[in-house]
Amino acid sequence: MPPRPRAPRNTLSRELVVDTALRMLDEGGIEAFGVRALAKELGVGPMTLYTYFRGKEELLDAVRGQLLDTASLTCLHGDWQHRVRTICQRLRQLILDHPCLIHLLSTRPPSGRDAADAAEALLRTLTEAGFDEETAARTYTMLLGHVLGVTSLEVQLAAEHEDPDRRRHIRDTMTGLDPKRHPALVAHTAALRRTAGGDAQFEFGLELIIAGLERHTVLK
Amino acid sequence: MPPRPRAPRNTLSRELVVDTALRMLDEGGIEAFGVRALAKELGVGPMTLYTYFRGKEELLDAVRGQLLDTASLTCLHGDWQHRVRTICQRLRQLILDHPCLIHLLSTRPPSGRDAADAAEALLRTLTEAGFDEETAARTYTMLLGHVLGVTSLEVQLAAEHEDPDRRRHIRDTMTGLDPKRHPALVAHTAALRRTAGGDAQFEFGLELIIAGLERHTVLK
DNA sequence: ACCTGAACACCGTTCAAGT
DNA sequence: ACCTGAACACCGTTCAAGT
Repeated sequence: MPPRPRAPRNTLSRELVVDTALRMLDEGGIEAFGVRALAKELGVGPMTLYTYFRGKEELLDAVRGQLLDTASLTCLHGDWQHRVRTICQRLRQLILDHPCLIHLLSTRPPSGRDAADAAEALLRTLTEAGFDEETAARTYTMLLGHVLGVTSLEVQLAAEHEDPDRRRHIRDTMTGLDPKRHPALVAHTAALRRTAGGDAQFEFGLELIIAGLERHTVLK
Repeated sequence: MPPRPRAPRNTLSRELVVDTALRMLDEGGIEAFGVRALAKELGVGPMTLYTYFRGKEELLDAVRGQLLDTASLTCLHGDWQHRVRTICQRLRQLILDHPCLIHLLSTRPPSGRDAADAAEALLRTLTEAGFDEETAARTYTMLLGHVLGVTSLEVQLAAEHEDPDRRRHIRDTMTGLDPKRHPALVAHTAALRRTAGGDAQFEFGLELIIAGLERHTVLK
């Protein structure tokens, strides 16, 4: 990254800082990101950023908020199964597009405000489908945790797949397993590698949950 | 923490270093943990630790491995529903006992080796219950992601609950929601706060998944 | 092998100051 | 208000050296 030419005076703004931070996070990941590096990218001293943000934490919060606000995480047409499916898929896609979100969300959980549109759509959908208040709330929390967890796993596995050192390491540990102690695990090594990650794995889990929810509605 | 009296020569070991690191992580969390602080706690110069570990990352990996190896994440009695339930609950409990695990697991996903006993028990259980290889593998991955995600959310919410500043902040943002734009979310605020976290929330999700799996078996 | 202090190349942030 | 350089109190780690 060439250190940008110094920005002319008064061209900096909260928005520009956040956008640049997001771009750096998308390109280099959370490890490569720092206040100093961001300042250099903007052609500015590190302290300049403190005019717009109280500190690094507040800056990252702003990035997170921007990602969640900009995204369209709603779906209010079709039956409730379709809505739930679509909203969850959109949240997953947002994370796949911006893997830094995992870190930003796991440092501090999404408060109501952050993903308000998704929460609204899900809660309204579930209520209209006939779930009582408490079940709707529980289902919302469960779905959120599920999508974050499964997608997080997916992103990490993809990242490991990139690093040749790690790939070899995983290979070695898997082949080093004792077939006497872990016969089922050894037998499933290929299946695990074959199925891990991807749309199919995500949708498998999602459909399983929807199937469970359907049984809930039938029991009413 | 009083800086321990210098350890007598040759009393240090990989094991002691890992145990002390784990204790510090349990007490102060991942943010308070550092190579220098750990060394001080052991009454030793920071560089001493590099005799036992290549670096911080390898050290944290060892802590993670110890936690997962020591824990009993198996259950091979009762019907498959009971086994799945028990294994998932044990993994959750391990994370609740050692919240640092979330960070240790989200930096790098559990490879086969790490939670081999849990994987073995789950895969064997699912296979014996009649699921084919691919479905068993997918279910394993899905359950792992689910437990990690939901429990991670739970731990974070609990942590936020501790911090009075954050509590007030959440309160403010929730009450600041526009009832026109987010009527369902506003209506569910109380239910969300009432149900969030705890055994009940976790088991709600788990039973939902098990119900979905049962439908899978019925369809066969 | 085990352990050391000094030093290096970084962090995020405080401070006093300049426009 | 916007922006600055110098400095502070930290990091994890390399290095050359000591037992």
